[in-house]
Amino acid sequence: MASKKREHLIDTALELFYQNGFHATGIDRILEVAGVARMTLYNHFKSKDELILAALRRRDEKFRNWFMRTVETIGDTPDKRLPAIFDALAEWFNEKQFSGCMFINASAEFSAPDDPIHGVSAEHKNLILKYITKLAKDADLANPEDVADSLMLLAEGAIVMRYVAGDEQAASRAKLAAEKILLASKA
Amino acid sequence: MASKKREHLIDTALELFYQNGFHATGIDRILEVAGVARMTLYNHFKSKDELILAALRRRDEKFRNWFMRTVETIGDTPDKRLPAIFDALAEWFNEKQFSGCMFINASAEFSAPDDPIHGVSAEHKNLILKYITKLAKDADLANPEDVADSLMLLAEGAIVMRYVAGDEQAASRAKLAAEKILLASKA
DNA sequence: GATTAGATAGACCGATCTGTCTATTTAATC
DNA sequence: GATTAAATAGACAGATCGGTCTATCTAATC
Repeated sequence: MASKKREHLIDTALELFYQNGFHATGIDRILEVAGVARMTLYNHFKSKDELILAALRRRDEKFRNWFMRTVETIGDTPDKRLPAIFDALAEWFNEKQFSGCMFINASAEFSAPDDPIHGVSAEHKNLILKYITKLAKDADLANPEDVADSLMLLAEGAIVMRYVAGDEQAASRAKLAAEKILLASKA
Repeated sequence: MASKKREHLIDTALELFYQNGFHATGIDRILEVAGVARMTLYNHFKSKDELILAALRRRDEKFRNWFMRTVETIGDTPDKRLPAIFDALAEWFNEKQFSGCMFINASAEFSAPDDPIHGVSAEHKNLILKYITKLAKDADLANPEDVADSLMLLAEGAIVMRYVAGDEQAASRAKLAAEKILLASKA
């Protein structure tokens, strides 16, 4: 079934949470922007936390789809895909609505490691790492896991430097570092 | 003068904001923990935002002092200091109260780039980068700025992977990657 | 001992928060 | 046209939010 109202609430919440934060975004604001009645929200979600979880799960799904598609479009052969990660990041960073990584932001607001919201964020990072590891294996590198770990760190570091410090060259700097790692891994 | 009450309020706020977040920490809670009257806070700070700024400035000062001291203790010669960055991170990550980077967390909650709180966070990251660049120059590397950029990205990535994904090996993984970068930079 | 500055407790404000409830309306199915 | 389920507006609750104000008290200085 997947009620249209429910879908629309998730999309609206996703947008507002991403742009303005979780605690800073009230239920009333979400209802106002979505144009939906209060009880419609509480019929579909038990609480605000449940709505946050739904929004994060949608974000994970949408972001990883976009990311994998973009990496594999820019990198048309297996050995071009690891560097293409950073071209994809550069695209993301240039989006007008870029507000950092929603999962880093979520972990910042829900700090308890056993909070389900923190858990979904951890899972997202692990799925991204898994994808990068797969790319590294497809590229026939000697030590794919280590290279993937390194590139993951560079990618996350780039997100932070772009968002927190406002460094517009963060993605290309990370790409340079990644190329050094890759070169060392082939030798 | 630097009133004792004022100092104590900043320290208490720093602790609570770091552990529980900024929006999630109310004025009442800070007053309760600090054991200070409401008007004492508002005599020293115009608003909650001003208190947040004071707490972040103190955190920047304390953290960078600790970081530089630790790096230079572990790395007793100039060429050992860049790798020592990641040993210092490992120490930090193992602290019982570790809750990620307070400035990344602050940027997550105050997303507008022109928000003073976001500005203080950007400044903190730039000061850390500046320090790493100084270390790279002292180590007589061919391209100290590039190496510093790379190591900064690895360090920030490690913070994210440790805090968001719970990876307890994040610091040592970052150190491995950094050593590859450093090796490539000496050849 | 009088003066002064800083800190106190606590009432109070208006706004906002998440979540509940009711009574009504809409719209699709039979 | 009757039935049924979903969505509506809006009142309401109880708590908490940041911030102001007052009246009292403490402690140091002169």
